[in-house]
Amino acid sequence: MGVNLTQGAVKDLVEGAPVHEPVLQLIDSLHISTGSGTSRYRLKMSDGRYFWSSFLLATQLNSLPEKNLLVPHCVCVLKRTTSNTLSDGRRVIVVLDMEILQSAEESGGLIGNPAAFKDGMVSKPRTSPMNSRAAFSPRGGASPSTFSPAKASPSKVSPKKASSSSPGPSTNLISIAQLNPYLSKWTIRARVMNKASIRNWSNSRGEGKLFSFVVVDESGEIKITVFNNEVDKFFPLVEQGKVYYISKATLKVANKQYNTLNHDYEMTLHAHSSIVPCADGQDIPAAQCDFVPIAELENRDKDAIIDVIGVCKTVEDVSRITTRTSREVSKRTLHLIDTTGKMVAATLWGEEAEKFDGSEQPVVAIKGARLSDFGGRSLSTLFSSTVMVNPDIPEAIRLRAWYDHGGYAQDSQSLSETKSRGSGARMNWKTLSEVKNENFGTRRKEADYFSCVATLLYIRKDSCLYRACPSSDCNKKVIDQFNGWFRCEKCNQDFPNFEYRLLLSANLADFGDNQWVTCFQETAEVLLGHSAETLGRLRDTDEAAFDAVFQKANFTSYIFKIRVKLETYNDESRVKATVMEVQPLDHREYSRRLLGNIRKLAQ
DNA sequence: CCCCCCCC
Repeated sequence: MGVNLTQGAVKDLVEGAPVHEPVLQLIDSLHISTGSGTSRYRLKMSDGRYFWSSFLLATQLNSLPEKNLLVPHCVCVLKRTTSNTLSDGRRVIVVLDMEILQSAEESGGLIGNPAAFKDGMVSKPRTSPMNSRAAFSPRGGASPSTFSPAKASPSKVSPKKASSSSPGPSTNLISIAQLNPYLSKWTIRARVMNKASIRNWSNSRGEGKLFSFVVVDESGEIKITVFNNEVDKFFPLVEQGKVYYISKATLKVANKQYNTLNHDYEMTLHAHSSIVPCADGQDIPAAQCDFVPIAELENRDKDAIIDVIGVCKTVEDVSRITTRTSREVSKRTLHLIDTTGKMVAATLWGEEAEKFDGSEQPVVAIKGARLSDFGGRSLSTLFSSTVMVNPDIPEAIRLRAWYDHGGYAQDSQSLSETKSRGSGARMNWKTLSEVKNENFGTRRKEADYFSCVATLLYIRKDSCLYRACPSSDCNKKVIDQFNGWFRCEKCNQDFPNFEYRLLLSANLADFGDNQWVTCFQETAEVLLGHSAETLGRLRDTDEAAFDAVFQKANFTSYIFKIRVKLETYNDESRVKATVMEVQPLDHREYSRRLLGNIRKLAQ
């Protein structure tokens, strides 16, 4: 097949070193589910290990017959991989490129016969993968897909653990990843995360009450729901963060529309289910997080469920809002920063919002936050999110140290455009026609300011440069004495020299209107791309080149901050627009703002 | 058997 493949290197992948050469892997099954905007897929490898991804490479998806299906027994090539370290020291494999070679039908005798790999397909076996830790970027760069191995290591539960506490051992102690509806007797030993409060429901099928929680072990996590009578029995027993033996519950296929956990099934407790506290559960991990650097959120898809950690630099007051279904709920927005120099807004809800104390800039980790594109990029917690304040994990300790040793002084740029903060904050965005229709500059004594995205159409060349007084901050036009001296009336002084200064009259346009504006020195130099000094000399020496500068400046778009003021000269009043600031146009940011405007109009 | 995930 023309490519050198490495076989048997998945162990190396999982143990940690990046692999830069293709690895041939037998995929036992490929499960793709696409729901609520995000796609996830799970690769079960021939050695029983799982890889997870919440991304799909479009080309691979297109090569498959349909979505939402199990594709059993594929052969794939993991082409380029790198790895990353999680908070607990585990390695995460990041697959940068992958190719599905054969589906089940095509693979014939290959499946289930790993020897076939060795003999036929592997042209150049190698056992040790790559070395160079230095060569890989921990940030993962532009990795199109991130696989988190769920480390499905089938029941690494030691016999000692199994017999250490009361009940479970009589039945088969298995890991969460192994749970499926076809097992008859099993017990898991797992930690309770994310215990929800009791809710009531009422619909056409009846009414009742329920609560749910998530349990985790080293292999993965699964959701457990408890209804009606069982609520009374189990709600007081199940405590957040504690470890239990759980057995005799019903497993059913997880509804991926509502369940973002990496498990195919979810659990329901019934009258005979057993939950027994486990006294020595220290070895059972808390939920695993795969933190996304804040700057990286910019590149993630809307609605992605992500884990994030940052220092809560500022916190907004809690407020009450009314939902579409006229329910009242509290909300509070935090602004998180990390070492990437970016900030993101994260909104907490309900009691969590009310109780949150951000007064001492705590480190906040959120597992399972949803990324929204509101105001650019922002985060919101879901019922399934876990918010941890100053968690006892290495990332939090690192962030604390970073923040306390100077990070606090860093000017973090927010991915979330909010009304109340930052430079993006007091942007008074207008279109040029709005400025006219709203009579900017004439409404009150003071000047009006607005920002717009506009294109430079034309700059008047005549009288764009003048000879100015060389004394600092004067800028007054000097009078040529024609004796080698230049007189400044304002300073009442003659100078042997002068400084060129720019005073442009330019025409700006957006899609609906145009506007003549004045640009002084600094903004004019930005638009023309040359200093006044250079342009002054050019005008006197090379008129063609001088003209070319003006030609080149045309038809470029910028963000202009403009002051509009009514000015009176000789009894004649007219509105004058002056450019105060010129900024390059960030098309991505601009598009987001336009999308935001469309959304607002749709509401 | 639920399935709410909110607001600007």
